[in-house]
This record gives sequence, C-alpha cells and structure tokens, in this order.
Amino acid sequence: MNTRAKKTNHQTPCTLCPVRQLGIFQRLPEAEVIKVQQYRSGQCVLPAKTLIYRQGEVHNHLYTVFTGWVMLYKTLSNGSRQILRYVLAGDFLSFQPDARVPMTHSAQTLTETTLCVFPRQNLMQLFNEHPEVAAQITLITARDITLSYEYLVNIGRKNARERLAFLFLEIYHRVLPQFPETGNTIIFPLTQEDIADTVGLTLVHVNRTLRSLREEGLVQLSHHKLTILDYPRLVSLAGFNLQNIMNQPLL
Amino acid sequence: MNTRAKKTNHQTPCTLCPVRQLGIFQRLPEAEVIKVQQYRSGQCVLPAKTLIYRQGEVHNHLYTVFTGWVMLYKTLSNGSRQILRYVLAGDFLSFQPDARVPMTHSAQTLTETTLCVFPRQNLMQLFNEHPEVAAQITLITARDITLSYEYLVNIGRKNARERLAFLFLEIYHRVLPQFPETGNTIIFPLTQEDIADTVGLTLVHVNRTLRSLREEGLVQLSHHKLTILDYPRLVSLAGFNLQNIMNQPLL
DNA sequence: ATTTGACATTAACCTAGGTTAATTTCTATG
DNA sequence: CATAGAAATTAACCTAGGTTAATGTCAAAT
Repeated sequence: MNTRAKKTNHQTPCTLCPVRQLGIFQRLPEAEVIKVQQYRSGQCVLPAKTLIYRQGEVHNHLYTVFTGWVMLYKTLSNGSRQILRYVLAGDFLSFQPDARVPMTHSAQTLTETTLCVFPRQNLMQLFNEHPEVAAQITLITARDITLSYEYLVNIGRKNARERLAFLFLEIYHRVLPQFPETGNTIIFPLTQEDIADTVGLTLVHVNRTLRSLREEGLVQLSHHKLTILDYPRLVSLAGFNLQNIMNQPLL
Repeated sequence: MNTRAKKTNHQTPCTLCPVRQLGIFQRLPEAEVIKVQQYRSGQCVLPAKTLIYRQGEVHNHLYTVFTGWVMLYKTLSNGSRQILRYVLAGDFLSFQPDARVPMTHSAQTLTETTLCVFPRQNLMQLFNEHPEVAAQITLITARDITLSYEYLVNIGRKNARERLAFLFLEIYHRVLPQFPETGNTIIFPLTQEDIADTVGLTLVHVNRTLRSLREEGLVQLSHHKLTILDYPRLVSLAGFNLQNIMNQPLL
C-alpha cells in the first residue's frame, strides 16, 4: 500500500466498531466478534487518491472500510477506465480469497479513508474456526453480485439519463444509513469523469445529461454535493428497486 | 419450476458426479462429498427454453448444472432484456443465500439441461456442519464477481467488435474443459438476439458485426456452431485475459 | 411435401452519444 | 493574493450503432 498511509495508534476494539451496525458482523453474537478480532492486523488511515492495490499485482490484505469512499476500477490497454463499484463504510474490500492470484482490478480512495485490515493468510483459518463468518461473507458476496448485475443492466440497456438517475439513487441509498441526519443532500466526491467511467459514457455527455436533469428539477450536483430534488420521478426514470442495492441483510 | 421437468430415477452418487472435476467440490475429500450428498434432494432434466425461476419470485432451491446451458437475465419495465451470465456444467446456479428474498433475475435453459438440486433450507445447516464447503462457495462466488466485472468492462468500454470477440472467447474457454476433444469449434446455442442482449447491442448490429468478423477470418458462427478461426488476433481484439474467466480454482 | 414460426440477413435512414477543442470556474498551494 | 493544475461547461461537428422494414433461410410439425 501507499507509503503515505499511516497506521493509527488507537485501535478500536471490534465490539465498539461503528461499522458493525452496517456490515458484515451485524448478526454475529458478541463472543464471535471478539474472537474474530484476533485475526485483524490493524487499522489505517489513507489520504484521498491513494492507491490501495493495483490490478495485476498480488495483494495480501483484506479490508473493511471504516469511513470514507473507495472505488474499484479496471484499466484497459487503450488507457480507458471502467469503474466497477464504490466501496463505502461497512463494505468489504478486495474479496478475492486466493492469495496467490493477482488482483483483477485496482482500488483507490476518493476521500480520506479508514480501513480495518485483515491479513489474507488468516482467512482460511478464520473460516475453519468460525463458519458463521464464512456464511456471512458468502451472503455479502452474493449481494455484491446482485449489485454488479444492476450495473450491467444500467450500462447495457439504459440511456444516459436513466444511467445517471440510477447511479445517484444507488449511492444515495447506500450513504443514507451512515448519516441518518442527511436530508436529500449527500456529500458526493465523484468527479464528472468518474461518473462517466462508471456508467459507460464520456465526461462531456455526462455534463450535458447533468444539465438536463438539473433543468428538469430532478437532481442537483455541484461542489461535491448531490441533492435529490424529485425522488419519485428519479426512481421511475431509473427503474430503481431498493431491494437489489442494499448491503444490509434484508430483514 | 416448470411442469415438463422430469425427475430422473437414477440418481448419480456425488462421488461419481462428472462435474466434480469441474466445479465446487473439486478440492473436497471423498468423505466430505459423501456427507454433502445427504443434503441433496435430487437431480432433474429440463428441456430447452424452460424457465427455472423468475425475477421477483421467491425460489427455494439451489442448483449445480450437470450438463447443458442456462442463462441468467433481467427484464426491464420497457420490455428489454439484459443477459447477465451463462451458467455451464459445473457452475452454481441461483446463489442467493437468503431464502426469503425474491430472486432479482430470471433463469432459463438454452438447451436440455440436467440440474442437481439442493433445497435452500439445508444450506445454512450444510455451512455449519461443513465449513469446507462454505469456503469453496465463497471462492466460487468471488470468481463470479470477477467475471461480472469483466462483463461490465466489456459493455461499458468496448466497441461492438471487441465485445463480441470477448464473449466468444469467454464462452469458448469455459466450454473447453468440458469437451477436451473439441477443436476450435464448439456448440454455441445462443441466437444473435441472445448475443445482442448479452453485450448491450441490437440484434441488427450484432449481425453486421458478425459479418465483419467473419470476413476478416476471425470467427465463424452459423447453425449454432462457433469456430475460432484466428485465436491470437481475437485475443488481442478482445483484450482477453484467461485468468479473469476461469471457474476452476487456479492452480 | 408443405406450412409455419423462429431466426438470420440486408439496406436505408436516423439519432444518441462521442470527439475535439476552447473557455471558464474551482481549489489547493506558495 | 497570485498562480497553476484540476475540474466543469459549452459549442460545433461527427460516427457508431440504433431503427424500421423487407426478404431470405431453416427446421419442426403436420
């Protein structure tokens, strides 16, 4: 990982971890969590725009995102980039269980980010000793697939306005549980180029489409703040279905 | 599931299962497999074009594909369809671990297909009693994500020729281990409309692009047979990387 | 052998989104 | 507060791929 990363001194005990409410360990009993903690190797804070791992390289850590935004992306030989997913607080990062295989994508922070680190070597041991955790991870991974299927539909079968509407709603709904006080406005650190590389358009066309959405009073995006102006119309434009997005276990 | 489905009388014991060489139980010791077998509820043969489950409906079985082709897809409110993935022999089907949540996509056979059936209720029990299996499933699911990321790149950032080249190579390499005697020609049951709905194009443009690939001596597709004519050029056109595709544990 | 419906093929035309390039904000830094 | 690089915005023009629609081919069913 990048050298600017600093390992924090204070190590939050897993039982006090704020992301427990959001992510993987939600349903694990207290005792289970305390046992899991011993596999953890630490916690670290990364500045914005830090590469966490690079496509093609072997990488020996797994992470849970504590706070901040991370993006996963692939780079093609012609230089273009496809962003695969945004990883937010409570999400799992770099889940590729075989430590010998090089990563197939890269990960980079968008904002300052705090990660909780597990060495990959401990994973199989953790699985064997705590099958509960393996089951939880399977569940999360299955939901990640569901999300990436939504992205496939979004890029493969929708027009520009629909694609943006969907992206905004998807992110809005994943940010909401972290900041319940948030109204219709969330902090949104993506540039228009990031948006373009997420939904398979060019940045110029993203800009045009944003203007059209703004002029129609659907969303407003500026200075890294996104405001949902007309939620119902946006939902219907995007063909948005909450169920396919949420990372929390669904009741 | 469809009523035309017939449950076969003869039940292959899991230890003799031909897909064991390909799929999930590859690394499980014999004794483990015998124990897993008791969770199985049966084996069934479905004709081509059978709906296995439908988007929006709760579905209480999990499957391993024994022989045949299955496609997963989503249908939008405007009637268009996005194919998400082809499920081949040895692959896992409908992995959505929470039985109460409706399926987010549909599954339909393309050819006659034999499935091995697990009731979903047994899954958590299986996980708890056999963490080995949970770990294997995690591994497979992680690889499914890798594949769907490849699809995202394919649709989001490549032109028509590149998309088709990639699809052909991806499928070719997944079919190969099943039929080692196959030369450069494989059976390829997709229609041009299926191809279009997989790579985010229209069937008319798929036809045009196929002609162009044929005229340049790259691939030949007719009568449900696909022939790879110029493998190296196809690989370079597609930006194809084997590692991201294979479902087998890599080394 | 004929019918039928599904699938493939082609042509003519059109448009959503891409390309290029210039200009205008921001925002971080000295 | 000045400056530079990053990000946003806009306009003019272009093309890859979409649309419509007609025709051809094949295989299953009678």
